[in-house]
Amino acid sequence: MKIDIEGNSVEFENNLNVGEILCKLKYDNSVIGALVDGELRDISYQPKKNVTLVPVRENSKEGLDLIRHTAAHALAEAVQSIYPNTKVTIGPVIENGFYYDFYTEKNFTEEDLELFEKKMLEIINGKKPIIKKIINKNDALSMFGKMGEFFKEEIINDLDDNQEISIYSQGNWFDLCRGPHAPNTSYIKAFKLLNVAGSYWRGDEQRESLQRIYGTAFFNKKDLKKYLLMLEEAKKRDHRKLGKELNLFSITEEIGPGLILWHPNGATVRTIIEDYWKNRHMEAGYQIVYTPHVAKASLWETSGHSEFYRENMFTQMVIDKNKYEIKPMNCPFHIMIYKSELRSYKDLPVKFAEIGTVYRYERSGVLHGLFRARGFTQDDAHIFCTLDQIELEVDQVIDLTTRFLKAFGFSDYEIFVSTRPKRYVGSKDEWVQATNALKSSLKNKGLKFSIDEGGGAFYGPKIDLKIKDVIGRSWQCSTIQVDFNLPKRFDLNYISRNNDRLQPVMIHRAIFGSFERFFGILVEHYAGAFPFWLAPLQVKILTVSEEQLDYSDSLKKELDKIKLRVDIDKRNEKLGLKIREAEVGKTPYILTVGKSEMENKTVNVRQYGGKQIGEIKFKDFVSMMKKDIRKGDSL
RNA sequence: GCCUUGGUAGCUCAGUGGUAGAGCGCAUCCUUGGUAAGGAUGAGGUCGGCGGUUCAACCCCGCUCUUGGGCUCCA
Repeated sequence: MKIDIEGNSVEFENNLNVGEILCKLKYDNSVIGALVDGELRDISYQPKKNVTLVPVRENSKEGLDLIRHTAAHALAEAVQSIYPNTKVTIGPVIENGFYYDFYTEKNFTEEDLELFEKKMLEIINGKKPIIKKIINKNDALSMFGKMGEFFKEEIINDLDDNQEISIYSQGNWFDLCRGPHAPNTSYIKAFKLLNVAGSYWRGDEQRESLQRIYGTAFFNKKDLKKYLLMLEEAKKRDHRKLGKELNLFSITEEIGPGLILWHPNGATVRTIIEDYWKNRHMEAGYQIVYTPHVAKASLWETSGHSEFYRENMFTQMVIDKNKYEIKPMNCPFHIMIYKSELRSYKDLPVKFAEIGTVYRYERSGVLHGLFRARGFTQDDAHIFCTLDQIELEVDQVIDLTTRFLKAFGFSDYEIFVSTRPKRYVGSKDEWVQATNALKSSLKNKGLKFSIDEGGGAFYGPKIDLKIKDVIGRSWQCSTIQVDFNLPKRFDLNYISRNNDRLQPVMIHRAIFGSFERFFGILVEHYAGAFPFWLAPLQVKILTVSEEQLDYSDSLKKELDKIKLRVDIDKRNEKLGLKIREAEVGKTPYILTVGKSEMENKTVNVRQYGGKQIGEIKFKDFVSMMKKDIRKGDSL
């Protein structure tokens, strides 16, 4: 048997397992598994034919998967040893760790997690070898049947008859498991159980409800610590917490869940974003429109929302015997504006843009601050164009999108192109042309993208953009969707060069997705310390004593003239306190004025974060500010 | 929606079967201070809402509203 390994091709006798092969090649035991023809395998895996073997060492992505899977088993053993009536279900590896779902009467608490951790530590320190055993279906069924592990029985029953069934044991404890695992428990050098949550067997709310324990594991304490710090950092940046602290927005019981009050500070930021948005869109040839928040039910029947989007729509209302719906989307309105006059091919593309507030019924459990609300405002636009114009239009949308993202501090993103699903409208040719247009726009710009095969909506292919924030989390915001469906439903047309009536294509697109969500992301991205052009309050003037009240007023007056957002802290408080509060409020520039500044016509400048610029002439500060304002404009 | 967790002053949170506390904030006063919290006094709560158990409920029970964590990344 021939094994290709790290550039060498070596002949071996048959019936050797990966570990034995590696041993003969003098690999040490930092190798804990292997990619065999690209598939992650145990060290005990026995290749049946010539294969390519890539050793998986500690501290690799695959290595982490191995120990996390093993950690999940350690957790399951710990839980069953402490609460023997608990039934196990599944315990997979996930992006940043693992979880295990249990079926039990007991409600796991924080204290339980500590108990489990202690027990896990014993198991791990026991350095128990992990042994894989292949068994036949009948044995598997009777084995797990006897143990009363009925979820495992169900899994086994669902397996194909010819599928290999394996169990993995660590000491006396074992689990039905596909593997792969680390060679023994001691490779888990650092782990932590994070939280308990509810879940359902197979994600089905009709089935048994389970308790899920989330955890994570690493090869060393340092990595674990780093990860836990990241979680803490994320907690510190939580927009709901900062929203309260910085007085940006609120959600109150009196008004209702998922409905947002934008307080003056938040609204200031939003206004700046909206102004920026409108200006850039008008420059890019969009026409700004406004549309109502409700419309007759018949409009939504034509659009298909009543049928396909019903479960996300609020309850219908009846006005003067006519049925009305609150809008979950803006598209039908933009379509009606398109239809308000006869369009010529010379008019295309027509681009309508709206900062349009929509209302969607979201299940109560999924609401989450600004990220998932029931009333939110889309930065919506619809481009009506011909099939041939798609590429150029998408090109421009991408330019606009990347410019926006850069302006708001996001330069890292992933792009996905979703193609034709099984169920679709339009012709195959149209799909091919539109999909190719999307791809070639991206290619021409040298932007990398992945294909989500069959992931498109039934009405057309799309491009989705996921941005990465400063602590490495991804957020889906921008989307560009081609639509063959609505033009058909609304019988849209334009007069062609040959005087025919032809149907335009629609492109739905949003850059932020929603202002609420994007604002929430911004808050977390900047940890509440907005860049100068977005900061609700840009400059705070602090008086040292009462003597500077008039001087501070005169400064504010000058700064108002150049449209800065300025406040004076005139309170009868010590300077230290004023500084502290200005810093806590994350104000970009803090101007301290005392006796000396007043006499010299200067200000003492401190930037957010404690950076001292020192005492400078006030007129120099003004010209410095003028430059900073222009910076915002040029984004 | 379902599982689970919390709901006490504007905010952050203690607390007990015998009708409530701290810090911050707020008001008033003293202090006129120089780069991350000066001091004093005071106001402020039907302990989420409704119902029940009890001599007595913020506390126990039921319902309801609401917050947070989650609800296939598959043995």
